[in-house]
Amino acid sequence: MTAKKQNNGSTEAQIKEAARRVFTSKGFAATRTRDIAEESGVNLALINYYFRSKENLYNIIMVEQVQLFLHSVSGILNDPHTTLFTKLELAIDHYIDMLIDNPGLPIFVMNEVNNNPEKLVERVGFSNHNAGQLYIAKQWAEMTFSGEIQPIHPIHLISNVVSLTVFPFIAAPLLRNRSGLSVTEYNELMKQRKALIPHWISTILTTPGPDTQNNKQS
Amino acid sequence: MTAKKQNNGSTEAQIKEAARRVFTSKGFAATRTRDIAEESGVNLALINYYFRSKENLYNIIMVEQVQLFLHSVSGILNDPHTTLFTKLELAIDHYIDMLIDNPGLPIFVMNEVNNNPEKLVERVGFSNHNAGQLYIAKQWAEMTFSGEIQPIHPIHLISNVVSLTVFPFIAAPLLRNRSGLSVTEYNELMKQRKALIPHWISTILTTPGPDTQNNKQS
DNA sequence: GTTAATTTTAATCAAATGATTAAATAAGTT
DNA sequence: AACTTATTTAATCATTTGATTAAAATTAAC
Repeated sequence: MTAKKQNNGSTEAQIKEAARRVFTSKGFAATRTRDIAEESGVNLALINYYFRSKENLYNIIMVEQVQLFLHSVSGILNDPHTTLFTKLELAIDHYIDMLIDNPGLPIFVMNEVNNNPEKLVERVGFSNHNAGQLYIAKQWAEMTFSGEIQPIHPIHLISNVVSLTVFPFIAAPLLRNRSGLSVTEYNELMKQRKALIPHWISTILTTPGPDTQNNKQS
Repeated sequence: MTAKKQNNGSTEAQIKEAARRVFTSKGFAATRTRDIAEESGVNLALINYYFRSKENLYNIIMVEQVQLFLHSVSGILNDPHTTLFTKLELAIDHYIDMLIDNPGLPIFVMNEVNNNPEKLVERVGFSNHNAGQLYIAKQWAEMTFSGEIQPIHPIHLISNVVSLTVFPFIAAPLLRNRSGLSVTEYNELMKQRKALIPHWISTILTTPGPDTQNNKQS
């Protein structure tokens, strides 16, 4: 809570960085503008002077954080020169590094996703980040057609990759508490997952599904 | 937001049920005691009359919800008469049904886990719900020793099962929006996962790990 | 160096909010 | 019915909180 990190930029940047820290850790409703003022070591009135309102400041931070969370791997997934599995490896590697650096990011974004889905869609440019138009989607379709990988509903595939990568960070405080692992030890396990998750996904994609016909594409 | 569900119990029960709905959907900080009064169709002062304070009421709700989320499958996982894979199937089946009925539960609990881990551990009886002492843990150890399943760090295994089961509900509003699926269609996919997740976990557990030695037990 | 514009500060405002109170109503007891 | 206890209500309180203001301090312009 005591920071006043000498954010060697302008006052505006100091406020914004402090706001990012406070908003992402406590959420909009629990954050007081006075918290941000204190965290940035700046007079309360300057928050309104530079950002007009708490809500406006929050929206700026929120959009940036959602972009960071959702769009940071689109380059990797859209590269025409790598295989599907290489893309998965690179994207998961990048994601786990980012999550170790920003452990509060997923829960922040997921709260926004759950509480204000409309606002989120409205304020964040989703247009060009349509999963179905990425190069990896084309590769997946071709590999499915050729029989290289088993058919699977794309929502299941995406859910699996994102779940296995992101959820352990959301549940980290609980899993650490139950297992007695330190932050460092837990993060080491997360780094192991950089290799494990692609392997597990590959295993899932190359092993025929269960007897029921549920895993057919619709 | 307009409910006043004629909760045919006492005023106290009406307030509690309304509080559960409001707290789980908006969280503690964003909830006004007046919201709860309106949602339960009851005079504002009765909240303090029956529950002393907003915080006290929240703690009651929170503990109940966390218990529901964390302890609802311990019976299944501790049954000495079922196999490990049967336990997985039953637990995941039960969980997915519960999550379809309570889609806001995971994000509520995960927020508490992330914001007040100490309070949560203090107020929720964790003592008897130590994963390592459940019957399923014994079975897992035996099957690993006998070579029936591949060695894997228990945190990875638990993470995988819970991630694959729970996260798609946390990300549901986003995934529905991106895919254009309705709530019903999306829930159908979730029901498919009752069979798919056990199958995927089984596949993971019976396929040798990647070349790196990361998946050895420590 | 003087003036104008920008930034910072302390004080203050109005609305929101959790909680309390005293009176009114309902329920229970004899 | 008479009396006591429990519940409900409208009004009110004291804080908190987002925002504003006017003056002071600093920086920029000429």
